[in-house]
Amino acid sequence: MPELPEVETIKRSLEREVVGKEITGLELRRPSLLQDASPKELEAKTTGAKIVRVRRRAKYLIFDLDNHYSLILHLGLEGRLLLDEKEAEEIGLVLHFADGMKLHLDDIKGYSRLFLSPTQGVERLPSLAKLGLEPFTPNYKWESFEKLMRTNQEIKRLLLDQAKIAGVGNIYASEVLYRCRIHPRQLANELTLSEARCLFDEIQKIMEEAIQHRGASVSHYRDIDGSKGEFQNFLKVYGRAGRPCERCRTPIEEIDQGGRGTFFCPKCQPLKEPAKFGMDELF
DNA sequence: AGTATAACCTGTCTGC
DNA sequence: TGCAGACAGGTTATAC
Repeated sequence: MPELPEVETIKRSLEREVVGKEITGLELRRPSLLQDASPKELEAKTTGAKIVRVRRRAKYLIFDLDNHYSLILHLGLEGRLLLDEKEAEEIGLVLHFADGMKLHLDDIKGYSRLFLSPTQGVERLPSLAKLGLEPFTPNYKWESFEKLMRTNQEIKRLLLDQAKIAGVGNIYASEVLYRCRIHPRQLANELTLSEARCLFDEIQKIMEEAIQHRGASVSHYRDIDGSKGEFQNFLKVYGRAGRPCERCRTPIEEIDQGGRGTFFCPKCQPLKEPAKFGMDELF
């Protein structure tokens, strides 16, 4: 469920609420949540440890502990972290802190995943190691981005590929393409330089705006205090099939791309035929 | 190698 | 009203 801005919002709240706290107990209610480690090892490495830092890498949260181990959490499609009992269904995981506070991972669907790793080797976890260009990091460079566009892949699918661009999910992919007036089925190597440049800039811009509004609560997403974000109120196409485009009043359309819904304005975002097709017709 | 589908789950909404 | 089927903000193994 959460994309980069939502995870960043949660990360900032966790920095305020749990950094410095000692973990006194842990309930792993859905053991399948845990990857590459045994529940016993998880308990041994977390109980009695203090959280010294919370970080984010793309859509992953990283809790660094004072025993040189880290917990790495991905919230999947609908996972939420909630402090104390507020709305929490206590499915997944509960962390108990020395001051009596509890942090619940509430994830009915069960797509969340938890990893345990030495802090030193976190970035070598396969899931993290393969992540691509990430907004707000030094590797988010135009020269690298431009190279990513040299492929025959549909641009919307490419934006969702975490190995290429990390942190963009299904909401922001549609929104960014709308901002840049690019059809989601346009092939990446058919984009003009200025279209690609627009994507590069707008990806980071929209995420900045979304973070300022504490994420988009389209359905399930909540901050750790249970509060909704506000950015859903600023979405132009996602979830708006049939409603008029704010720019031209044409009804927003929804199409399927690789099993994911894509929303776009058919008039503002026309599919452009590659130049070579036009040439062929001349002969 | 690089890209497209299927699968993982459960709750909720839609259409017949 | 009831129920079958589709769909959900993600990632991954598997199949071309």
